[in-house]
Amino acid sequence: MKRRSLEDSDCPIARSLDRIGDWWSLLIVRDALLGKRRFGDFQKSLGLAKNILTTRLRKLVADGVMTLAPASDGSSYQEYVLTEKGRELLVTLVALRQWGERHLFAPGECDNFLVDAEHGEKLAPLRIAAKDGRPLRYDEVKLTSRPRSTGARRSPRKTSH
Amino acid sequence: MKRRSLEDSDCPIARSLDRIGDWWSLLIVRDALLGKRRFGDFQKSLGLAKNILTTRLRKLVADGVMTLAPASDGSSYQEYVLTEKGRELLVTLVALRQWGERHLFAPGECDNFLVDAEHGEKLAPLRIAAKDGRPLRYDEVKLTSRPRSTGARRSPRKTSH
DNA sequence: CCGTATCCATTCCGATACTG
DNA sequence: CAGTATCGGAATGGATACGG
Repeated sequence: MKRRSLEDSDCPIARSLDRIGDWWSLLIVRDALLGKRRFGDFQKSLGLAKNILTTRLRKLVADGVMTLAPASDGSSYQEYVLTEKGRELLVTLVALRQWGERHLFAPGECDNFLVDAEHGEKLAPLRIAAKDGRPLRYDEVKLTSRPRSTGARRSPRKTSH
Repeated sequence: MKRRSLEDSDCPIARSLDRIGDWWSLLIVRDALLGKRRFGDFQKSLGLAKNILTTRLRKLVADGVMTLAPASDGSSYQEYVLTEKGRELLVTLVALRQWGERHLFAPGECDNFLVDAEHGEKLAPLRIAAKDGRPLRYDEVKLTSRPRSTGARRSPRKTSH
């Protein structure tokens, strides 16, 4: 059985992971958010084999996370730039980064930070909040599933988590 | 060359991905946050082979994301429960989920949501904010790296992204 | 019910060589 | 510089059988 029964999972988390849950893709997006655009930039930065980078970039483009654009300098090559969809992964990356800073580094060990460009201060920690803005703890969050919209069109499904 | 030169990467994102960047781990954490604790629960829910689940759970425990606890019911088995470190992955999961809901589902297709347990309303979208709370767009965020703390102890490094 | 051990197929990845 | 082509080794994943 193939592992990718998940690309159409009902769970948005699973679907997201199907797109960018692999090891390299998020790092490519990270670099792209920091301004990298060229094949060679990604390759040097990540140190991965070129053929793999090729397949990853292709998948990101196919999934609408990046687009090919004409080179910004004179050169005749193309550049890989994030789409709006891709740029919105920044939230996920910030979440990963903040978790890592908090739990995967010794105090004072981490020497690089995401900052507010204007004031140069570290970002505020991401907060999970209710609609009205009230912060929520993990145990104040629940999963609900709305019954499948219109009559019995599809075969029954389990809830998706 | 092995791919895991990243477990000690200077970049918190890379380190985080080294711990939970694999495909199954985050889904296990997801289920755990929703209350699942037993080996069999995870296995049924995720539909993965038992040996793989074993290795994943072991790694999560080794990394301090989960702990083994005595069974809450009478049984003699152990249960896997999240540590505080593990629970804090909720933010990352919410980020992935919101991205997926926004970009990977047709309008109205997604039928399950994370809600505020008290009022049953969808969570507010996560916002990236400066220290003072001001919301930031992706291009108002910058990476800085502080020079390595004390004198030239280590060999020079590139900035880590 | 909770795993461990084994086997096999597939995939992934890195290295290298090659093209425009 | 920006890829493509190919190769071999390693890791991954699923199925199954087995043991506590």
